[in-house]
Amino acid sequence: MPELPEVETTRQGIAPFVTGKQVTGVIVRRHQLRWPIPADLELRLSGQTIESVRRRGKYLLLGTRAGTLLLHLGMSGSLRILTRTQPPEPHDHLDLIFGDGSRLRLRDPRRFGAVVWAGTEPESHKLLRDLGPEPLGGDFGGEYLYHRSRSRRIAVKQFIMNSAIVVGVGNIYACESLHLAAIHPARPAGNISLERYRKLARAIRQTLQQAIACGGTTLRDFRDSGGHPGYFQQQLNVYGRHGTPCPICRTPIRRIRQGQRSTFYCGRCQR
DNA sequence: CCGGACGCCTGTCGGC
DNA sequence: TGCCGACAGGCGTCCG
Repeated sequence: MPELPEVETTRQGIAPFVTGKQVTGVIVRRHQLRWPIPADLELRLSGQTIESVRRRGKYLLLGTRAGTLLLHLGMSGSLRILTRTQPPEPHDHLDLIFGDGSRLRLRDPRRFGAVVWAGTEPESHKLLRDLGPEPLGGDFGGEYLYHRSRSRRIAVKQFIMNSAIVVGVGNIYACESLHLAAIHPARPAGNISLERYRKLARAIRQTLQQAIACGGTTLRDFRDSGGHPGYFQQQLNVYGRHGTPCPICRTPIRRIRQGQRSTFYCGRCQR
């Protein structure tokens, strides 16, 4: 589930139910996610009020006076708000219990997600410190990508998926953005002109924004017990469409491997 | 510094 | 029907 749009949708979805709530209890059913959930989590959070729900890249930040809790959803994580008792299912690893009896519940079958205590200056935490700019923020753009890519021989797709360059561009949106910008995914990042990086930056912003705008459906999902696949499937032009005609030129979409990930692209449109 | 590979996990799907 | 391998939306870490 979690690409940037889905994390942002999750943030927007839980914020009204979590902001201003006092944490009165923590239940950890499975300590070992990507890293162990801190053993003293309940000690740190109990009695604290959630003052803010922010996002940095694909990390969610629950801010309290005592410090900030980082949540990462990995490949398969999701959060839901419970307003009445619901028995936990096998992959429901963590509940934060609030003073009004509601709960925030983390589910993550593959356990690539993470729950980390970041202290009172989360931006200087190791996991956040070296992250690149937000793609929807003012520090990101064609000039920035051009500047950072000089003398880099790495493929442009892997370049834009590097969170030290720009956060939040996962496999799906990397493929989609490169198609929209008509850039071949294997092209060395350092060989791309400023003009084309301007186009790519616009494409990245556009695909992410459009997906966030569609996120309303997911917002309903994670509060129901449902949890079905996703809103974005309909509007993908290349991702997962190996063998089907390119929507621009009708040439069959190709699939290659880049750094152990699948890449989908049009060999005619993207050069 | 850079780039490539690895490993952490479970669930699903297609082919035989 | 059942089994098996391939593959899946991420990313920190290690190694050359």
